[in-house]
Amino acid sequence: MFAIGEASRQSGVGIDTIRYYEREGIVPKPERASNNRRMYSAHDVGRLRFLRKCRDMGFSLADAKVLLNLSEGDSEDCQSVKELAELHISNVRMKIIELKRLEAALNELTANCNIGNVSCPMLAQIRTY
Amino acid sequence: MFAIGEASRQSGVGIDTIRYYEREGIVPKPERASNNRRMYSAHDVGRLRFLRKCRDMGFSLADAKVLLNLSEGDSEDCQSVKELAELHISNVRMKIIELKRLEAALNELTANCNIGNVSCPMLAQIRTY
DNA sequence: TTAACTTCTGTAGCCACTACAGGATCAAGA
DNA sequence: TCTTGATCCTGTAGTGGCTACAGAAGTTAA
Repeated sequence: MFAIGEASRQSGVGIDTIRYYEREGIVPKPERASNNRRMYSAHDVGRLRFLRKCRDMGFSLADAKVLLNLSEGDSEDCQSVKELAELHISNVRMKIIELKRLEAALNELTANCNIGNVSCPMLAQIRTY
Repeated sequence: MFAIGEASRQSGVGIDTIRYYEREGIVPKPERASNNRRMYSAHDVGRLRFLRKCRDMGFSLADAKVLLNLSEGDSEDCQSVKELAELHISNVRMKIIELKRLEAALNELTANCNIGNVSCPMLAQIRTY
């Protein structure tokens, strides 16, 4: 059993974030030692690591919770997992497209930018769009 | 002079957002009519439109404010504008790279996803990373 | 006159943390 | 034993950039 600091180190989830997950009901309340300190089992730490991986993948915390529950359930509903993941992938793809469009627009905007101008062509551009 | 609803329609900035910008000091407090309603000049509306364009470009509100001030200043400091814009562009590029990496990881993760499995390979993957 | 619309102020919620304050407890060294 | 520093506790507030109310007041059109 580990104290919260060790659980944080092993899972890569910040101490405050662990307590936040507990408050929000993302993870079950851990056991407490006699001095009221939280004590985490290896399984608890695994849960935290799972959540961190989901978050690193860009899943929302709500989705991460769903995936965690699916992962801990009796039968892993692969269909639900797939749907969740594919929706997420398509969101990521849309964001990439948006950002590329944005990058192009910004490139165009700064193309005429020359140092030393009194009147900035970029600002003029934004004003007159 | 326009009421806030008309200013919102003309600028594309939501009514609540206009009031929020006022509270935050992003735009100066507008005149008030005798009935205490905000009245916006064409210039005020132009400011809002400018801000909306900056936000559409993905600039933070703080940056948008800086750009607006540069735009309204006596001499437009093109150098500052350029720096701000290029920093922003590089941030956008970094985000694109990150998202592409994410997309690849998600693709790999769901590659083995077949409907009907009792044990989900994607969840197994997240657990054992 | 009635109804629908608009505006006002103030406050709270969203997401996912993050950062305190102020106190208690613990472990290790002098 | 004392001290120092690390760790932990609870509770609260802040971040960004809105967005969504509630409840009241005023305006406009039929």
